[in-house]
Amino acid sequence: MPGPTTLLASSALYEQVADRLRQRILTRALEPGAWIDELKLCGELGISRTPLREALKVLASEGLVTMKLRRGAYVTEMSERDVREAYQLLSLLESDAAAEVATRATDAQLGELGELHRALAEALPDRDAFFAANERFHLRVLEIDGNRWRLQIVGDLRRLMKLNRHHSLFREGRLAESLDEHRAIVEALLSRDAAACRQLVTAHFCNGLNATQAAR
Amino acid sequence: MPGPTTLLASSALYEQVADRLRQRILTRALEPGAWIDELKLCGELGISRTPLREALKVLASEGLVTMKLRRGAYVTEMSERDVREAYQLLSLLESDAAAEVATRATDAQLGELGELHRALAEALPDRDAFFAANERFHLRVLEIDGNRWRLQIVGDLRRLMKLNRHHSLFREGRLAESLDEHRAIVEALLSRDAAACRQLVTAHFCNGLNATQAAR
DNA sequence: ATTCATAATTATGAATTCAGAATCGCTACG
DNA sequence: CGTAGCGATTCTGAATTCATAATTATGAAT
Repeated sequence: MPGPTTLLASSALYEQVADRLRQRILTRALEPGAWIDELKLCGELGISRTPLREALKVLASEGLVTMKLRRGAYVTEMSERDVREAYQLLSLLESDAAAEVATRATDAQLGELGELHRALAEALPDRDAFFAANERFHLRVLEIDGNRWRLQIVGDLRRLMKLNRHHSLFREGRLAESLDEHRAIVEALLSRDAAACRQLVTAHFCNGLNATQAAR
Repeated sequence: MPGPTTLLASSALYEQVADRLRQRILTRALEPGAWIDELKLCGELGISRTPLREALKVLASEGLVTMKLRRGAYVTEMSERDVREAYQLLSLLESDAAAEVATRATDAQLGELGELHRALAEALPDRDAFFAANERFHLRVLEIDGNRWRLQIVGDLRRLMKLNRHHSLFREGRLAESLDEHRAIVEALLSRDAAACRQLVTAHFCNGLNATQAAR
């Protein structure tokens, strides 16, 4: 069947395939530890093995899948230690970004972060909405910082964290706590207190890690 | 010619190709900005396009090459800003690692770092030897810290830095300064003063960046 | 002479084919 | 009954082939 839906592809096929694979992995349609059946996936995606295998190489360097010579690829399993180490780096990178933003953001940008915080508060009873708003806030801080490498690394690490089943299992009341911590962070940002920002974000992450660990 | 040197490959061909491409890029056999001629490279490496293209995908996610749809791949050019941002992250990640090591390394491990510092001092008149010893020292700190994600990220960032022509162009006397800073860092490590470690390594990197910028 | 249109060439993207390793299942033997 | 050896099958790794977009070269018209 050598004639797919060719109509002017805007991105490379292997990129599209990589995106769809990431989705399947993060939604656990493909579970950690599961071997990837190339032929089956090719059939489901309607492509040949070449772009699929290229996409797998990309996901492998992101850490989402692991390749074994002559055995193929499987979805990466994050050990307890892997999660802790990734979390430590996220804490470090994001607290530093917040400190940078406190120092260098424009007033308009700080105002925008205040808006995002407000949205976070309004999302509160809804768990999923809260997580989404939370992610938008953290992402926006990184975007304002503007360090492209940090943005990419944090993106990769956050994605990796989602391989962990318990990444969003917070104990009761953690969401309200988290919102409180965010409020303190926003205040420190608005008063341009970089040191306080760094400290508060670090603490925020530390609490987050403890909360997920407590949920096991 | 369907019979290469098959004798029991220990790693995937695309990995070997990626290694050789990294070499060529870092030695500037392939210069930043240069387009990669797939057929030509395949000829030189004695392989087909498939493993080469897989290797290019890996290098692209490391940032060493950039892929343009329907145009192919070229060696990434690091802007002034890219270099500065990568350097900031290296500073952050390595200073934090040093602080961790000061807190948690065994006495034997700290002793080992003392040894590596001694080797650094002995390398001193020789520029290349000094850089090599310097890299061994920094790498060992990361290995002792033991955070696999940090090790990988710092490795990627350091490689990226080497795309910059001026990454090792220090002004006269910078090497001796650098050695001095290292001595202070080792002292802080041995006295297990994490805060001092963080501060000294940060300053060490800051001086390094200024030195390279001054060399332009 | 310069520039625009069009044909020829080249190179990339993706599918297909081929070679060989790993796995599965059967049988035979302890 | 379990296990070791051997053959068939399946799957991965890599080369090759095919389709098509991009580039270059050619030539005509202003």
